[in-house]
Amino acid sequence: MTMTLTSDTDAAGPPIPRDVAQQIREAILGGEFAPHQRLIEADLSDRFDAPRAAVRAALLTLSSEGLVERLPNRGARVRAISVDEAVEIVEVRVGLESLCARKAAENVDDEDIVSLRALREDIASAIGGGDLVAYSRLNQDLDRRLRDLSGHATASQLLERLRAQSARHQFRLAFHPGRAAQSAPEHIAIIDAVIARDPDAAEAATRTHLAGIVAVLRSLD
Amino acid sequence: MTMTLTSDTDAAGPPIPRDVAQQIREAILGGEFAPHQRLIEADLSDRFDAPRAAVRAALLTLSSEGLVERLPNRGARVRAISVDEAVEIVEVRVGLESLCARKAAENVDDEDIVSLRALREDIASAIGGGDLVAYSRLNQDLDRRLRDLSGHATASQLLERLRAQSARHQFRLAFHPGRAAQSAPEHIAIIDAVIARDPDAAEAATRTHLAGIVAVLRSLD
DNA sequence: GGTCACAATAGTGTCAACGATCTGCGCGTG
DNA sequence: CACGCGCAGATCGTTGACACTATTGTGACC
Repeated sequence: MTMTLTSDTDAAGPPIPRDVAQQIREAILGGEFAPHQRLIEADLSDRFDAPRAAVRAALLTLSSEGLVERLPNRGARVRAISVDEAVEIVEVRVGLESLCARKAAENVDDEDIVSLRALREDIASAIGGGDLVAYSRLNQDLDRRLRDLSGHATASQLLERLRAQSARHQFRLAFHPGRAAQSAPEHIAIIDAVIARDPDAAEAATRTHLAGIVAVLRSLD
Repeated sequence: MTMTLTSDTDAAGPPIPRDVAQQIREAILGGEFAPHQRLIEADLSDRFDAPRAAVRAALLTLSSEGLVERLPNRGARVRAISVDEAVEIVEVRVGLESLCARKAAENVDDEDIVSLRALREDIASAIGGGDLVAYSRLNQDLDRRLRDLSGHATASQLLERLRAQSARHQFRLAFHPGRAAQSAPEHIAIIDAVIARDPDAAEAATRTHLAGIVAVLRSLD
């Protein structure tokens, strides 16, 4: 794991010493650190070429974000999100995302609508082509787009945090047989409602969509 | 921790060195630290008789909780929540608390109902007696009670965090003229819905209540 | 052969001192 | 008299060493 580009002593170094927390976050989300894997300060310090105190601070931050858990005197490890928790997270997302969708529908300007139409096409063609990876990525784009359009900083921030926590489950869900075929029209419906500047429809479509996710998650385990 | 019985000669030290973060949190919520007040590590370290590293860790935690903000190289200060932000927070609470109220109505057992009835009486008498401070505290009790009853850890945690952030505004709201007279019946309605084990009514009552809060907040500034 | 005390190891938690960075203020200059 | 410059104080951020706790392995003893 300590692959390292081998001692960045030679010139390389971290060009922009990105925040350690962000690097660890990416490693967790990217699957490099598995659930329950221990995160040893010295190792991380070595790997990211950051002082141990910085690693420590990062772990503290990630801990209160819910991405890692800290066992007293025994260090930190990647937090594993159970299916029950994943369901809870989606239940919370219902409230937050429907709020964002509503606000987004109230806020869109003509320019936004153009780009939403493009996104709609991309989704349709990803589904048509059976490209689940692309579709999964587009879903993420859509979610973020709605968050941005909503202009709701508080909800956005919480959603971003929740998304990180349940990233693993979302990924898994994306490849559930028949899942894409069901969720794609729901996503389209959300986009259409926002394009139509219909807050009620946008909220309703979002609720429907997430209810579907809850159902599938429950059936999974 | 290192403190053994002996070295604590001057008896004054914290008998139980409660988590520094918790102490700072209480100080902020208790109004001892005002918004925008600088929180200097050395001072806190001195005040709470904790090593600076512990204070530092606490500030980091509180920062990602949104209670304090950290300015790079310039330390931390108590974060001020604008009215706009307070509105956003309540908007988010709509989704979360209505979810909790719904779940609470689904979960209550007979014992819970007894204590809810008692709470209902307390609220009624606080209002009858014009005791706004008691009423404000009871509101908080009710909110927490519903969170607990919901059994929804994710929503509860987020709500707790949001409550801390907007504590100052909530407090201010409690003394808004005529506010209690309006909100008390709304609270009673929520309790009644939960007692009646009617999830839909509980959710609706919660939405109504919070919508009222949003309206007042908007009118405030 | 199984179990307990005990020592070795791994890793976190704590600390004091040092270096870096920002702020405010006095001083010189145009 | 206004404005920029630089020094001094305050405070954060970092470092390396050390103390403390949990875990694992080992050997004696039952």
